Amino acid sequence: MSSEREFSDIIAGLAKKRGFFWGPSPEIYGGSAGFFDLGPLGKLLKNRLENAIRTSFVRANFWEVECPTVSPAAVWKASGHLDGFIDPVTKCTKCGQIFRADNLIEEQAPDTLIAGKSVEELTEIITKQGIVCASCKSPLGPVDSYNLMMKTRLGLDQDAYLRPETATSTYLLFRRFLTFFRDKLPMSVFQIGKAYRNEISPRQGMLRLREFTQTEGQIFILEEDEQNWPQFEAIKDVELPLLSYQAQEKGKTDPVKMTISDALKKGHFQKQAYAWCVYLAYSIFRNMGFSEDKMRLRQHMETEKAHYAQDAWDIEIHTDSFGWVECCGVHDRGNYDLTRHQEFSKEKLHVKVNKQPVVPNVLEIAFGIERPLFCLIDNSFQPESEERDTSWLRFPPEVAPIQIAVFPLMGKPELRVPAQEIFGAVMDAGFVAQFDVGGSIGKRYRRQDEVGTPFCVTIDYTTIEDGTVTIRDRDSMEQVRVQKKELVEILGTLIKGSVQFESLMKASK
RNA sequence: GCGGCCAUAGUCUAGUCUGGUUAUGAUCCGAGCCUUCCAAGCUCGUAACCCGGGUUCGAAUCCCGGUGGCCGCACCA
Repeated sequence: MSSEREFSDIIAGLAKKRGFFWGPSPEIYGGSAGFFDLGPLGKLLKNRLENAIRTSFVRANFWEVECPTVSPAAVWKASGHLDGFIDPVTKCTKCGQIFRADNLIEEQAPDTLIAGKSVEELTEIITKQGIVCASCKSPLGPVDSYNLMMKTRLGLDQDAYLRPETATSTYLLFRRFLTFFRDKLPMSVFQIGKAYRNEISPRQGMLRLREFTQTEGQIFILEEDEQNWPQFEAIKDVELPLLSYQAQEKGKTDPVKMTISDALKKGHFQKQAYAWCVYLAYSIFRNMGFSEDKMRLRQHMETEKAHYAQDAWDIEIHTDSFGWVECCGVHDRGNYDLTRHQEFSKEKLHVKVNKQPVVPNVLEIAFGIERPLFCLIDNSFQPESEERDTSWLRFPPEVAPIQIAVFPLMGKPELRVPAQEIFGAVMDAGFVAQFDVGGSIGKRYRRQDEVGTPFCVTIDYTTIEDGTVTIRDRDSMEQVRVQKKELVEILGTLIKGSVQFESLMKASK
């Protein structure tokens, strides 16, 4: 391997070769940027991440729902995405470069009011103020709007859009949730599903997609409960790696470890319930297998906040491919969404508090799954070394796509037949396992290392004599000999992490 | 979207400037032999000029368009 190749290329090459992800899709027609196919191992890995997410949310008392990915235009008018999700753009009449109209006006005529202006009004401002192309100073064309939502049609003539986030489709169910939760707030729900954004020019492979899988947890909560969150007590002393906006203004990039209650005292978080959401998001990422030293929580600067956000912190993962990657947003959306949908739909989206109608607030945890998927492969990657002449993936055993590989030491029938029996038992126990007889034993270990299989079971001549098999550990390349009949149970504890391989070795000596 | 560079087996690559045999090499992959634990070896085999059009007797090679990639600008609610 030549060292000058970019790290992200190495990851993409490995992903292609071993069936994690392929693209851009559809490859045989040349591909469209922003679309990828998941191969067998990528899909397995994604399922494991989704399971980790589900388990985490369910334990935190969230209930999963699923909504359509297409909604009529009225929904997106109300949510603000039809107007707020657009960029006003203008094209230079001479050199053809495209600019954000609002940015150009702000730069060249800073005193002009542009908030809420229509494209026609922006065009007028450009003409009157003499705004010109930033690169060649030529006149600009009329302002057009570019919407990042993908448009489609229902029936003959009803405009509709593919959802750019799952959150909005969840909010539309508010009244149904009230019934389900027997009118008791807070109500916690989450959704895992596809969302679509028509990015102008997606780059960086799996990190900016036009179609991706979003996970979004929502808590509907009354303002008075946000400062008095029952689950807060249990987590207040947990330390989180925080990078506040103040620290960023000072040019800092390293997070500071701080307990959650200290962060509240210092004003980094405003509300207990929001702080708990940040903690929950962080713990979901820990459960997906990310290590503490690759993560930081970064607060949004005032200028980065979305149209609905009151406060926003991101989880960022450090990668060797792209540096810090934004992977998850925790948003205090206030009551913006429900208020808007109440106004536009004319349906009552409030609860009664002291006989007064109150629109609850929403706290949200939102992330795409493809980004963590890529980041986990990136973080797990171990380059070839003197010990191993292929690269390998150090997935945490719980999320590794293939959990177990079973080999006869050699392809001879007297080993192959018992090996196949053991393979069958491992599959019956519910593991995702692979049987391999091709090539030398060393080569087969390498093949499994390359896709991150944590444990290999090998059947040798001793197996025939005394009924033991060996378990080989990916990380240490050490082996331990166990009885056949204990194998499945031991593998289970190793993969769950309730027993470490090292202690198993000590016990067997 | 704009500008610059680029596109050859699954992967990496030679050949393109200067058009002309059966498109180079490695690796991977498959079959077989051998092999009692970390890429051994040997034999055989599969597999490629991004797509479309043009110039030409003849195009991987030259020209145009498209698609995709990288870098810069813009964009990333």
